[in-house]
Amino acid sequence: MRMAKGVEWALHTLLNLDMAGGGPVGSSQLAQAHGLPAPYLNKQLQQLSRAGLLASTPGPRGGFSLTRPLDAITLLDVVQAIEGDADMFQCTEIRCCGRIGELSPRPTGPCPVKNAMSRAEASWREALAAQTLAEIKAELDTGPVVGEIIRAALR
Amino acid sequence: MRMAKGVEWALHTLLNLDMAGGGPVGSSQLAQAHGLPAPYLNKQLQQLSRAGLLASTPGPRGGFSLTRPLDAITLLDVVQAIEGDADMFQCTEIRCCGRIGELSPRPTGPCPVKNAMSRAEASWREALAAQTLAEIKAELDTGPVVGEIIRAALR
DNA sequence: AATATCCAGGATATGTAATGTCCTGGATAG
DNA sequence: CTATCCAGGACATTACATATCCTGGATATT
Repeated sequence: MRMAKGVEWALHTLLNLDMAGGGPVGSSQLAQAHGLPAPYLNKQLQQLSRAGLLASTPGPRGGFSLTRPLDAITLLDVVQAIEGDADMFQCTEIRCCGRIGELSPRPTGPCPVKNAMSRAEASWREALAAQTLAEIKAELDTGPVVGEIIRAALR
Repeated sequence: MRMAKGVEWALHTLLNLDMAGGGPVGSSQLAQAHGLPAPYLNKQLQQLSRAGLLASTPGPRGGFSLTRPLDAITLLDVVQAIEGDADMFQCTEIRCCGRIGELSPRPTGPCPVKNAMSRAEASWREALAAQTLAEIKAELDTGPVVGEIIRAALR
């Protein structure tokens, strides 16, 4: 149950794009910034684009840019864009299989085991939705010197 | 980011063991109860055993039995026994790689991105720890008829 | 004591999803 | 017209969950 690395890549990339100042930045520059494989990062950026978090500009001087400020992007937005919105606990209804499934009457309501796991996942998603990228940015060092370094690294 | 099926298997199996009445039940019987592959379920049961949730009895008439009542087993206990206790978001410190890593001074504190994801995971684990198997059992139909069926299926 | 039954655990496939690469096509600035 | 960039499909690689098998140890029964 490991989360895709793409989530980490996307979060740092979105933060970098905010530092970049608004103009489009190419996927190669964004990949070089953290030593990531450019073609694969590009696929993650496409997913962020489809999710509406990024806008893509084709052609020379093109690239990706944020569509809204960091305080309007939650961790849940990014996780769902990269990982999708499928539950991590997937009920396969084993209660209906095997001897118990054959001997018991078909259950009526939803599976209580599934319900319990879903409640816990809901807490996780709420916590993800409660944190914005702006709050994360505030926690990391964003002095003027660092800002200039990041802009230089994205050149 | 899909959870292992073993978690679902373990949860239903623990509930079945409670219905069985205390005596050891063989892994073959537990597997047949839900049509699961016996050798692989056995491995999951070994993990539950190592985690202290189950006791195993070798020899004829042996098998697995609960070590404590369902109200002393939380969802977190089961998830950690099967999945381990590694975080789902694994920080690979990409902030230290690539151009940004080379141009920036080495960061001092822990990664804020990692911190934010960890906070959300903590909410999930708290929610898992707040639900016991006894509460799940209360949600499913455990009339005397169903109880007898399950005991018969485990024979 | 001998035997049958059960778990423990290592070694080894198999399948599936994440990861990574490549290529073609379309859009756009210069 | 050309160079640069994204879009997206196809494919290779890797990692991990899933599944199977086999040997050994423990124990109840005969």
